[in-house]
Amino acid sequence: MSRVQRKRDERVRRIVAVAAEVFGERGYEASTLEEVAERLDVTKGSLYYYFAGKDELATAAIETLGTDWTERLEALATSTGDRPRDERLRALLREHIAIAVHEYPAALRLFLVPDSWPAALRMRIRELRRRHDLVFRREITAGVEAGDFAVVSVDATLQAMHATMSQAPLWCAHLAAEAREQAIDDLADTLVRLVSSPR
Amino acid sequence: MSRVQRKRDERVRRIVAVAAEVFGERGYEASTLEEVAERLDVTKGSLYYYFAGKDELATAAIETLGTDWTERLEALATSTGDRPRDERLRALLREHIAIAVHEYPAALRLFLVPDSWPAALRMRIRELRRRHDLVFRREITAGVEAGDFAVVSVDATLQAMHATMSQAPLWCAHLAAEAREQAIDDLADTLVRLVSSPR
DNA sequence: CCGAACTTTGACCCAAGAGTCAAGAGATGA
DNA sequence: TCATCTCTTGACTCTTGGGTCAAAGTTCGG
Repeated sequence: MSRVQRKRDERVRRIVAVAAEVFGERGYEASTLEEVAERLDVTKGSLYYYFAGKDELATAAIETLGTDWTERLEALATSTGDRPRDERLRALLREHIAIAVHEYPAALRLFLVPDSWPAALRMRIRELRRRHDLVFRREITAGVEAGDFAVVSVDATLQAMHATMSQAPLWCAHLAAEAREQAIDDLADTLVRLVSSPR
Repeated sequence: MSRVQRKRDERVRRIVAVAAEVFGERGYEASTLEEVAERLDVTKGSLYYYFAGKDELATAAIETLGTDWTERLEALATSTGDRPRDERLRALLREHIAIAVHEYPAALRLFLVPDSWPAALRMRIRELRRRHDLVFRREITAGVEAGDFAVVSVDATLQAMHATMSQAPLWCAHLAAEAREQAIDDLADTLVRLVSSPR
């Protein structure tokens, strides 16, 4: 790959990262290309050299963010060693929430639907979410089949976990640093109880 | 109150209801007064006779919706009779989710922060949420003190419940009618496990 | 150092949507 | 029926923000 090509890629990556930030903070409608450009110390027109328009930029932002995010979770799942199922699930939940809170503080807002994303984007978001859920779904069903876990319904359990995780960054944003770490632990511990057999 | 006065109030109520619908469906930014007016079979200008502007209308919508919603939950809490604590909590959760899904399908979107509501509104939203949480907080702490419930952290538990409930309408929207009822039950059953002592 | 390819700029266009208002249409009540 | 008060209209302005583009600036290989 030529030097020029590489530079371009780097540029694109940077733009997408900043765009993801803005879209994450403001939602689709309230984000302006002007602001994205400003944060990059560039003018709006320049963005159009790389992207056809707002939609395309938003798509790229979601695509990248969502993929990074999901791949990271999948990697986590394979790298987390063998241990009692509940401990394993807890570790996964904890790490996952921690990553969300620390590294993608605004990212998950992209995955809350209420904002009116363009229709094409919404489908892509749903797809990413499915892949994302799959990691936890596997853990849960395996645990249930082995008799280590008991759930009312796998779907409802996933739904509850997903909802909680996706709103965690919002909640934790208010808290001071130490309280935040505590909150992450608490959330993970709390969510594990969803799969443990009741007394 | 004069006949005229009453008519005006009725008019205002109607406007606010429709506005809440639109804001709920589209979010703040993507909603237009034009659309609100259209659904009312009126022109935009007419709205300005009753409200100073978009912000004020949105505030009124959130205020009304949030208050109705919260009062309804509070009423539910006092009307739900004495029974074992977990059954009581389950009933509350179930009813609450059911109301959300059936009667305010879009309403809770108003209470998800990601959309950029005007700053003044956000505070009001937070306040309503606090009042809203209080109902469940009371149930939980009472249960914990009595030794019937065990939680990792009351705050984390509330957070998980709130997140799940607030996203329930979105989830249930995809489902067919019977599946929806089942989903509501499952969610309630699932959430109750958050407070039951683990094995 | 030159020319070609790549990149950025800023002025510009345009549509959408918030907000205004004078004029008129309805109600109301004496 | 007239006078007044209430309400609605639709045409208007103004701002914002997406999108375009020719011209200027930058980079790079030869």
